Amino acid sequence: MPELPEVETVVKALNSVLPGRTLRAAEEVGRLRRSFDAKEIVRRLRGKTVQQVRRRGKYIIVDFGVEAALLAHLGMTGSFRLEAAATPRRKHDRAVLSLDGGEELRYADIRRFGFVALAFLSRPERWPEELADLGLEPLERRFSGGALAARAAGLKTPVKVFIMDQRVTVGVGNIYASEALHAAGIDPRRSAGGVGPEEWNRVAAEIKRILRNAIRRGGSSIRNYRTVNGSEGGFQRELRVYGKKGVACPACGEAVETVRLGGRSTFFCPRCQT
DNA sequence: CCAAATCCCTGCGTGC
DNA sequence: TGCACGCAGGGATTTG
Repeated sequence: MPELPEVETVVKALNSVLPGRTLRAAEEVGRLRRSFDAKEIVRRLRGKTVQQVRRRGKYIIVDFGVEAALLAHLGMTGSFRLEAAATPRRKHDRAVLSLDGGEELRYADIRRFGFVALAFLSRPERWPEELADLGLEPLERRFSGGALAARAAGLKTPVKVFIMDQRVTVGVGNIYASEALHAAGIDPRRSAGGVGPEEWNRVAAEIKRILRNAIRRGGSSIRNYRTVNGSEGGFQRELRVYGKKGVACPACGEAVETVRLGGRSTFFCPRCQT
C-alpha cells in the first residue's frame, strides 16, 4: 500500500520519463474515487507539455506549466505504467493519457480507492487548494520532535493514530507508523498528549530514518504496490513488526502483538514498546 | 468542536 | 471445486 516512500519512488520514475512529453488525448476506462473528466482534461491540457512531477504527502502533481494540473492519489492499489499504445490494456486500467510518440500513461487501480483528476494551481509551482490542510513533510527540516509535541499537547488520541493524521504529518501510513513506533520504543496505544519531549524526538528521528531507508529500497511491496516499470520495492524485507503477529520481535524476542487503533491493524512488541 | 464508526472497493486466504 | 465470509486500509463522510 503506497505511503510516502512508495509515492516518492513513483514520482522519481515519472520524472524520468514524463517531462517534455505532450498530452494528446485522455480516456476514462473505469470509474475512480474522483471523476477522471477526460473531456475537460483534454480541453485544458491537450497540446500542453509536462514540466515536472511533484509530490505533496501521498499526492502526486503533474505540472504542465499552466493553471491546470493533474492531481493523483494511489489509494491502496493504484499504479502508473508508461506503455506503447499498441500494448494491450489490462483488466484494472482505469484512466489513459495519450502522449506524443505513440505512448500512453496508464493508471490502473484494482480497488478504485485512488484517482487521477484535474486540479488547479492558484499560480504555477503552488499546490492545489484541496491540499491546503496537509501537515508537515517528514523529510523536511521543520518536522521535528518539538513540532510533534506542540501539536500533540492535550490530545487523548492514540499516538499511532496521531502520527498517521495527514493534517499533522503527511506520508506516514499504517506500515511505517507501526515500524517507527517500534524503533522509537513507544507503545502505539498511549495517548499522544502523554508522550514526552525526548520520546517525541525519538519518534521524529525514527520516522525520518525509516522513510529515508525505505526510499533507498524503492518502497515496500505489500500486496499490489508496484513502481512505474512494474518492479517491486525491497523494503518489505526489512519490516520488523508490520504483518508479523506472533513472530519474535527482532529486538527482544517477545512475540509481536496486534491491536486495532483508528480502525487499522497495529503491530507492536509488548516488551520493548512502553 | 472532536472522535469514533462507517463506507467505498476488489482480491485473497480460510473454512466447510 | 465452489461458495460464504472476513480481512486488508486512505480518505471522505456520517454518527455520536
